[in-house]
Amino acid sequence: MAERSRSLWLRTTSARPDPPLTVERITAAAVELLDEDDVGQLTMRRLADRLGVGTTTLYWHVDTKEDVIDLAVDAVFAATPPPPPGDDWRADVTTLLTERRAALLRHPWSAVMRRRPAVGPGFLSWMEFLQATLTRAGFTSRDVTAASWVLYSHVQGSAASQATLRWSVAERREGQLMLERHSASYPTLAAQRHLLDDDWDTNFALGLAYVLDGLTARAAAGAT
Amino acid sequence: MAERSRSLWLRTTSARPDPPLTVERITAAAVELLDEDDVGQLTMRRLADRLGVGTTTLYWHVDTKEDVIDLAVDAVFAATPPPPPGDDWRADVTTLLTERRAALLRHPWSAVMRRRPAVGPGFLSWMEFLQATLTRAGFTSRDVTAASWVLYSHVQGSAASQATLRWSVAERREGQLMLERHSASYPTLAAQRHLLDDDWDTNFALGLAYVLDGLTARAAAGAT
DNA sequence: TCCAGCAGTCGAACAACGTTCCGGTGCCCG
DNA sequence: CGGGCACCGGAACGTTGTTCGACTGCTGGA
Repeated sequence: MAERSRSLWLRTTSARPDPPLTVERITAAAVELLDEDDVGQLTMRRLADRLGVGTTTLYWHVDTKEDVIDLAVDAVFAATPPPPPGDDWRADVTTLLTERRAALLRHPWSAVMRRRPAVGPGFLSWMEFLQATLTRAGFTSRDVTAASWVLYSHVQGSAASQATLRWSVAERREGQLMLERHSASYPTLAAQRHLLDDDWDTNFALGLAYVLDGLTARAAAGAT
Repeated sequence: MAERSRSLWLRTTSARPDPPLTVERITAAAVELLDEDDVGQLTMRRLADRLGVGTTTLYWHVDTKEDVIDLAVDAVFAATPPPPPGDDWRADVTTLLTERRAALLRHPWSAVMRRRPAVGPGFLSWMEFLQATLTRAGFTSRDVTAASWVLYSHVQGSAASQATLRWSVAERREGQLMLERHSASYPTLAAQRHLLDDDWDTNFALGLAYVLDGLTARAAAGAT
């Protein structure tokens, strides 16, 4: 439709007016749409409109809406490719996790949408780099697996908690009030008054430090 | 309707035939229904049918379907109340996390449904016990917060990964084949061949050990 | 004794969603 | 030139969450 307004000679240069609809374009549009309203108001119709395409056309390239979500989630993984490995495994893991966290905070929905395995190429290459780094550092196979999962849960969970708790300031304030009203039941939580509104950057850094410290200590003490 | 078939005298004994519909009964039925098919085929109509009630009656007790999910998720928290504190903080934390994990594996959907803050009384009392234990152990307020979040992410994430990867054996086998076919791109993952089908019990125990070890070491080395 | 009012219930309906059916294009290759 | 194929899309179906307004039976005050 925007195409039709361009002058004819300009149009004749390429037989296809637009690049044909591909899975990549669908994925990109889905990410765009999910970024706009975090509520997850992703709709097949809205997605098609955004692409200037009929709704049912999507189903030629994609089997189901779940596929679109899986693609979008994996695209966020792929958006931050693993950095080149250095000589310090601890630094490598830290930057890998930090960049992953930044990507998750840029696309908060991808931290929450986790109902499916989501073992796409993006996730796999990310995991590959993580496990390769740990393996190169000399850890046992058992330690590598366990450590990679706890590290994965840490980034993912941290970003998810931060994202869900950030939503709706009104609800958060209400929750804080409710917490202080029931301070008899939750003395510790009410005392430190930082459960709902917290410094997530240092929370993340400290948690990461615990895991890495414990991992090295346990590996030094003797393998499993 | 089943009520109408009972003989009249039996009916007259109590004015109210059934205990009236309460939020508690709705919550219990929702948990039941979610336990049956993990897909999350929870429907307001199905829920009402299960309770022998018209569909729209639910909306007198509950504002929206999200409320029902929040209630169900929090009910799983409340189902495993915090054990009485002992003298070993490490053992306390371990049993708290282990029982939480068992509950999550009993109700796999509650590990996956995490789109909302879910700061209900069940979650709060669980968190309260965790942070109280860590505080009693002498950790800094900063360490308590960071540690409780990383521990929370660990249980939650471990159970979620285990649950999502357990679904659909066919898909998992396909994934394993795909992994080995692309072994050039993911040498480490393909080599240890345990990414998709793993021993989650020891993964969980090891990860927990890393965190607790690192936490104690860092606290001993001097507060933040 | 009556009757207003309220807690609780529900049938019918609405809008939106994911998805399928089937009919269309236009291009390529024989 | 003409059949087939990759690709597109309008219309429709069944299901979902939710709302509207009407109905019931109880309770308490006049």
